[in-house]
Order: sequence, then C-alpha cells, then structure tokens
Amino acid sequence: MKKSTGPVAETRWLNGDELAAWLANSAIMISLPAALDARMQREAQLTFFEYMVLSVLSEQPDRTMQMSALAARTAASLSRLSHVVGRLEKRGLLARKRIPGSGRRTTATLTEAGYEVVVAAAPGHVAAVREYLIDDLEPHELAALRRIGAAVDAAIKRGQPDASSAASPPPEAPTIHSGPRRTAD
Amino acid sequence: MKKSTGPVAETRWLNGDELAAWLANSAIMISLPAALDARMQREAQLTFFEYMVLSVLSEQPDRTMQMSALAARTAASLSRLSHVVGRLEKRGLLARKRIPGSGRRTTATLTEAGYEVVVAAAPGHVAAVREYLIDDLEPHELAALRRIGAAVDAAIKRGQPDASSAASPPPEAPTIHSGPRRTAD
DNA sequence: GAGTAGAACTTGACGCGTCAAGTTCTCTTC
DNA sequence: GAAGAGAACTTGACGCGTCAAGTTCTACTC
Repeated sequence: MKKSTGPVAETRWLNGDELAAWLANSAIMISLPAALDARMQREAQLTFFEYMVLSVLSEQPDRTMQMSALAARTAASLSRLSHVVGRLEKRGLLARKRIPGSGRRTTATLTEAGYEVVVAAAPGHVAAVREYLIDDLEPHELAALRRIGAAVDAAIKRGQPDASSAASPPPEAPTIHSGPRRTAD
Repeated sequence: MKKSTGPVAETRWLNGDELAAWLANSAIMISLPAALDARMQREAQLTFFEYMVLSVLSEQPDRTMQMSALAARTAASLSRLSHVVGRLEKRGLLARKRIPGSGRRTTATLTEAGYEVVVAAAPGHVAAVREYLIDDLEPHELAALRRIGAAVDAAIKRGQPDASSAASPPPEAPTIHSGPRRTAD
C-alpha cells in the first residue's frame, strides 16, 4: 500500500473491450497450460516442463547441454532445473556429468531411453497444441498472437532491467520445438 | 517410437508461422502469470489466486458467496478453494459460515479487513495488467486476443464434454474485475 | 601465492495444489 | 421410515517449485 505521497495518478480501470480481452486472456494463461499439462501427464507420464527439458536436449546435436544453458532455454531457475533433472536422471531418461576444468560445470545428456520417450510424446504434444490453440486460428490471428506474445515478453523484461548478463545466450522464450531432431534411423 | 501399426495419421508438425505463434504464446502462458504473481506478492502480500478470490467476493452485493459458486468463478477445485479460504480466514480477510438447511452448504464472506485489502491491491493489479499486456496492444490486437481466448476456451471444453452439469451457473472464465465494487463511501 | 570474488550448481525446508478419502447433509424410493 | 445415492464440502499425505544456504571450482589481485 503506497498511496500517501503526492498526487497519485488516478487508476485507469479497464473499459469494456479491455476487460473482455483480459478475461479471454485468462483462458490462455490458466486453462491452456492446465490442459496441456494434464494431457502430457496422461499420454506420456511427463510434466509439461519435463517434456520441455527432454525436448530441448533432443534438439542438440549431441543431445547434451550444460545445466545453466538448459535453465536459460527452459526459462527455469537453476534450482528448479536441478531438482527436475535429478528426478529424470533417476528414471533413466538422462544422465548428468561433472565437467572438469572451467568452473563448476555440469552437463545433462539424453539417454537412449529418454530419446525414445520424447519421440513417442512429441506427436501427441503437437496434436494438443493444434487442437487447443493453433488450428482454431485464422492467419491474421496467428500473426496477432505472435505480436502479442512479443509485446508481453518485452513489457516484462522492461520491468526487470537485466536479471543477469553473462551466461545466457540470446535470452529466448521457452522452446517447444516443431518435431524431434532426426538422427540416422 | 510408435509408428509401425496401421496408417496412423502422420503428425503435422508446426510450420514457421505456427511455431512462431506458439513460441510467442508461451510468453503469455508462462512469463505473464509469473510476473503478475510476483508483483501481487510484492505489493499486496497476496497470491494472484488469493486476489481473485477476494476480488470476486468484493463484487458480490453482500460480499458473500457459496464455496462451490466461488470455486466455479475462480476456476478452482473445491479442494483448492477450501485450503486457500482456510488460510485467508486465518488472516482475518474473510469468514466462513455453515448454512443450515439445503445440503451441506458453506458461504464465505469478505470481512472489512479483507475488503480493504482488495481495494488497496486493485489499482496495482490493473496497472500491472495494463503495463504487461493491455496498453501495448492496438485495438485490432485487443480484438484478436479476445477471439483467441474464446477459441482456446471452446477447444478445451470440447475436449472434456461435460465435467458436471448441475451446480455451476454459466461456466465463465475466471474474472478479475475492472475495479472493486463501490459501496457507500 | 594467499585471499577474495563470483560463477555454477546442489541441497533442505517450507508452502501450495492435487488426489483420494472422509464427513455431513438432503432427497428419493420402496 | 430405512436405505441409498449423491451433492458439498474438509482433511491429510504427497509432489513439485521456491528460497536461502552450502559447496566447488576458476580467476583476479596485491
């Protein structure tokens, strides 16, 4: 509650159109992730986030990534990643390895079993994304969604000036690839 | 890898535009709620969801609602609501009351303290919604967002045919009002 | 070359959401 | 009028994410 000092700007409440847009937005913010998560759990016994982790790894040429890079790519804290990767490791879907030399590095590598899990899960995931979102949209809506997402991303970053500056490559939105990376079949 | 049996529909991977839209969407799905939540926590010591609960109550003429109705309006399970309301009750922001007669009803009523908390939190919340989302959008994007949200909502409901049928009024998206309901000042 | 800064994790405690089970009512049916 | 069926919650255990601390390294500095 900071409201005492000076002429605080009057609150601009949302008008009809804005309110409707915001309301509609909560379907995207709340129902969509819940639906995707539930389906992933049902069809592949994976959390949406776990799928992201495995999926990102599967896109790497050697199916390997350093923990901090993985964290950046999946928009997770290192701590969260560490916990999740620990569990996935116990399930045999990936393996960690301490890298000697430079700093205290660790990499995670997808195992064969892990790779098979991603490949099996990917079609269902893409189908869900189409079913719940993409296939219902007209081209111009697809374009609008793209712009809106970019605007949101920019607005949020504007709020937290830097957050870090060293490790992360181009700070990218969480990726959920178009399909698993093909290797020699 | 399941691809052997029969003519399983080929997976339609996302093309460039679709992928970009999906990627952008994850900013809305992931970063936006996190940002709103963090800000609400910082400015009002409330979870986004707790704010929703208090806010919905504040919009009722008597600041009172039956638990199941509240659950429907906030898109939460009765169990989750029960836990959250329990905590809010301990903080003195609302009070529960068993209603004798018809079934095993319980209502939650906002206390004066709870009302003051919502009123204090609302301007910041609306400001955040504007800052992170609404104010960055052109009118046509606002309209598109509205349509996209509606499409997502419909698509998800299509997936889970009924879910119940008795209690809930028009199944509505979670509301986060335009401003706290005015009473006699 | 010892000390300090700091990057890159890991770990444990704690809080919140979910799931399954339990409780308490009413209403129907025979 | 006794037995179900079922609506409307509540409760407890468990899992996952967060936050604060701890651990290991490298690199710089004097």
